[in-house]
Amino acid sequence: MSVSDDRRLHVLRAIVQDYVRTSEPVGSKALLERHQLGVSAATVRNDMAVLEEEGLITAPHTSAGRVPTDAGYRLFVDRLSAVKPLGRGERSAIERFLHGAVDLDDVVARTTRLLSSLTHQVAVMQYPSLSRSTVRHVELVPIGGPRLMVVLIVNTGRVEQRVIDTGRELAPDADLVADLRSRVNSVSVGLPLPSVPARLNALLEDVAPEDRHVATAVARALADAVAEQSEERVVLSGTANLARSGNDFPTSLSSVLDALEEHVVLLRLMGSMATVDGDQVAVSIGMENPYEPLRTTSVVATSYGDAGGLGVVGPTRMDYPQAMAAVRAVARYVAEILDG
Amino acid sequence: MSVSDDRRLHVLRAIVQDYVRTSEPVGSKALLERHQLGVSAATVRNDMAVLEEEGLITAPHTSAGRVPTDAGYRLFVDRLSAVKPLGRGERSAIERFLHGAVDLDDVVARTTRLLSSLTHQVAVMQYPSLSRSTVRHVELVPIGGPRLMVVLIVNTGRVEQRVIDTGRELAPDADLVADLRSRVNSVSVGLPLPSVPARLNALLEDVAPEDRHVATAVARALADAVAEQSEERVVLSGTANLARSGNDFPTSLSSVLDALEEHVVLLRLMGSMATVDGDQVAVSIGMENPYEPLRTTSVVATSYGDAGGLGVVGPTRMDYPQAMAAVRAVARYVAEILDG
DNA sequence: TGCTGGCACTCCGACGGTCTGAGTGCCAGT
DNA sequence: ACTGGCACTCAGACCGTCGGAGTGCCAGCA
Repeated sequence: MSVSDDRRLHVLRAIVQDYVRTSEPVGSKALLERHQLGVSAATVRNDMAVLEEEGLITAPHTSAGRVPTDAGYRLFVDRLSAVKPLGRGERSAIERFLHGAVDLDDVVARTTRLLSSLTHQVAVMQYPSLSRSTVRHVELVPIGGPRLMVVLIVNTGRVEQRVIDTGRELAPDADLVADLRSRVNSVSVGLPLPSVPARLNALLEDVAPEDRHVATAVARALADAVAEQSEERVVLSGTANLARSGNDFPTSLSSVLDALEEHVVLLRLMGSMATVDGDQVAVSIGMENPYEPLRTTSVVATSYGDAGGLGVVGPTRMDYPQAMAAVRAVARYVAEILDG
Repeated sequence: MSVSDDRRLHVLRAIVQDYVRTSEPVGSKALLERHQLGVSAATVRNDMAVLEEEGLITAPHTSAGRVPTDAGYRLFVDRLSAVKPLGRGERSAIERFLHGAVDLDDVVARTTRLLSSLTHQVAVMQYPSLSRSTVRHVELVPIGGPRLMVVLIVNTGRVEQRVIDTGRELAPDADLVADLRSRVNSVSVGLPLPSVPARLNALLEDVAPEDRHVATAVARALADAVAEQSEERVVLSGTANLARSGNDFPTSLSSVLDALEEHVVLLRLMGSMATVDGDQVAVSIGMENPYEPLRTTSVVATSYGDAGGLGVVGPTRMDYPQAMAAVRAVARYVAEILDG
């Protein structure tokens, strides 16, 4: 019946909330004290039996309270919780903290710190990825003799440079350089990075044969800059929070730490979770995780400004509403800052 | 008497070695089995009593074996151990692994990984510090309108850039820019970074008053690049090893992890330990550490190529000879690679 | 039909006592 | 100066007991 179905969900929600708070299995009596369910302990017990049947909660042993399963958390996240809005204080703290950043590295460092201290979990952030960024400007600078410095400026603030040897003496004000510069910029500015190499190759067709050698070298340098820096990076903060989170990681603590050092894995994880569109915050709970060593953890992540992913990793016993709110708020601010 | 003094030191050495291996307190009998001391258990017991008197070892409780104290490890490191040379295999592994690096970030990342997996401790490495580096080249690039990009290339391979607004329209081939570029380079190339701002200020005197504004902006940008990036960085690897190292960190694990995230502290630590000259590997044991949360750990560190510090952090129960050998060898290779 | 109070049952974890073995300190003998 | 022997200590393992928390089920009630 719908009414009692409803109550059962209330019970599940109460169990999740209490268990997250106390980290102790929660029994029928304890529930009544903290929540106004309007029914007796016996009824709650019946409900719990059903919830257990359905695989949403489980009892560590005969005479202990219940603990949510991964499926229980999943239901809680999907249907029983609203994202907690952050307090004014928290918002202004985020703003203040992030606005102090002086450069991209600093933004990333501050963001992860902030997120880990807001959530008391491990914070993970992907560097703004080149592959989703666009070209802001390309600069070519003769730096003596046949050498040319190629500088690629990306809209996220990253700068890549290469020095190449063109095999031909170049005057600092050579027409060739000025010409190439304006052509390269006109075909690439505003475009996403991955499309750049193709555009440049197309451009080569139009270059006078005697200049083709120089142009090719430039194109290669830019393609190289794009490719090499697509090796993306990821930054962590707050690993100590894992150790602090009590008995949530009986023995697996070190394997979780190991997993977190596998940046390649984290990148893939961020990548897969950041595909969610818009403001969505993705949550992956326990066994849902594709990567085995993280099967004892939950991941709450989102993408920021189309440039990369960011989120937290923690025990499945996590305050999801709070974590989701923090992740979302921080992602918004970061996107804003990177745009500016 | 000198002979028995000698034997007592043998006993101490044996205790340290066994304890490091097994992480169990070592008793008089166990010692006899593993080491040829040529005396009876009773004699060893007497020696141990003296060692305990001297504060070099201690018994966790009445009827357990002995465990080295910080002072015991100190004596062991100073007088009882030789730095274990690495095996051929290890050396070639180091070489192979580090030579695959593609850029500075990669060198640092690979180095810390390598060191943590060689020693099974947490590896720490300071980025090659700007303050001991020299200027390789300075480039000034007009990028449209009054804006000028200032690029600083450092001999360790780092590149810093700033975009400044000069307040004056600049043609791409402006004489002023070319002139400034050559002047700035001539007074700064090859000099250590910290001396650069002063040189530039001196240079300003010689600039025509009408150009002074632009020159000042450039000088400020460079000074800024030097200063801001003297905010040094540090990279860690292998924190999972801490969790693995058994009961060496009863409760303090999370505070140690916290401490390791305080990069400022690590930098100071590296700084203070890297003052040792030449090939020396510095060891700081337990309570010797200046920073409180690291009083339960030992640090083995050295400097590489005058550019920064590098080392490992682990429990005081550490294989010092092995750690020292690994740190020294890795530091040498890194210095070599950064030079090339 | 769904809720409730009551009751018997289970089982974890704390407590206290016992025992054993490893390890010690000391002493008398060589 | 070293050794064998001996009495002593004590942490940790083992064990049975007990209390309490929590459950499942049932009969009764709205």
